[in-house]
Amino acid sequence: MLELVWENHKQVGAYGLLDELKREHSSAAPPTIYRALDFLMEQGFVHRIHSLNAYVGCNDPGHSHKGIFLICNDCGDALEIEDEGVANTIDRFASRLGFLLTSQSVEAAGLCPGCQEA
Amino acid sequence: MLELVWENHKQVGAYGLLDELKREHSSAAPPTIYRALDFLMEQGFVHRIHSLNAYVGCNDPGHSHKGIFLICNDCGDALEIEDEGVANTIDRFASRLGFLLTSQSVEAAGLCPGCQEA
DNA sequence: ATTGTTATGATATAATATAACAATATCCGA
DNA sequence: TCGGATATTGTTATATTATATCATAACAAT
Repeated sequence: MLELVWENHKQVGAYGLLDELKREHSSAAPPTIYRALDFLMEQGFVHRIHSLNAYVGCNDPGHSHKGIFLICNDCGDALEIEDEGVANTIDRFASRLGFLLTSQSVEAAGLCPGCQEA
Repeated sequence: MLELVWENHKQVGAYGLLDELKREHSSAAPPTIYRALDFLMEQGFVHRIHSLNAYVGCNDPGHSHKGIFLICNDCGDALEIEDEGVANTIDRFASRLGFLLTSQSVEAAGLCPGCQEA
């Protein structure tokens, strides 16, 4: 259904998606979007960027889901890095402290190479 | 002014704080809280937990601000870990890719030791 | 005294997310 | 096939989080 919207790797707000969706499916309402996002996140097609309350498509649904996001404050591009190292470090801290983890979120923001010139 | 509210290390929503503040200072409104939070965050007395849209006090304003948060989904406790390793890893990735970082957010959620028993 | 600057006060509204319930579809056994 | 349970989708309303905007206060500099 919504997979068409995932064809850029910018982050998008839920209500931005809603507007796009309304153009072809005018009855769309917030729950429509959030249900779709929940589903796509479960399947791994989409990640959530907590620090922006936004969402970003993921090319490789099969991957580890322990990535790092580098987000450009200017153009909104979200670069997903696959790296187990950070995730493992966090896991080690957690288990040393007796913490049982269920999710991780590693996000960093700044300016991408392209936007630094401006 | 608000430092009294920072005496637990649970995370708190902005509107929870607002309610507390209203009890003694009834004219408080959302901007009051957000201005106070912005100030306290600049000074390093408070951190924001992006994945919960909540805030948490920080004991040590002088520290590096590159900590990791372990958040308990049950009791809301937020444990701040000082570790440069993860931050440095992220910095390395960023500079290899030409990304100029301005902020980092490393958060993990799960159950703290106490809450696992329930 | 007048202006400028910075902080605070107050109202309204934007942006994000979920609750609650109605309508419809889907499946399955009698 | 029909009835009825269950699940999915649609719709309205509302909760939650955050900011914009405009007004006023306080106080320093000219």
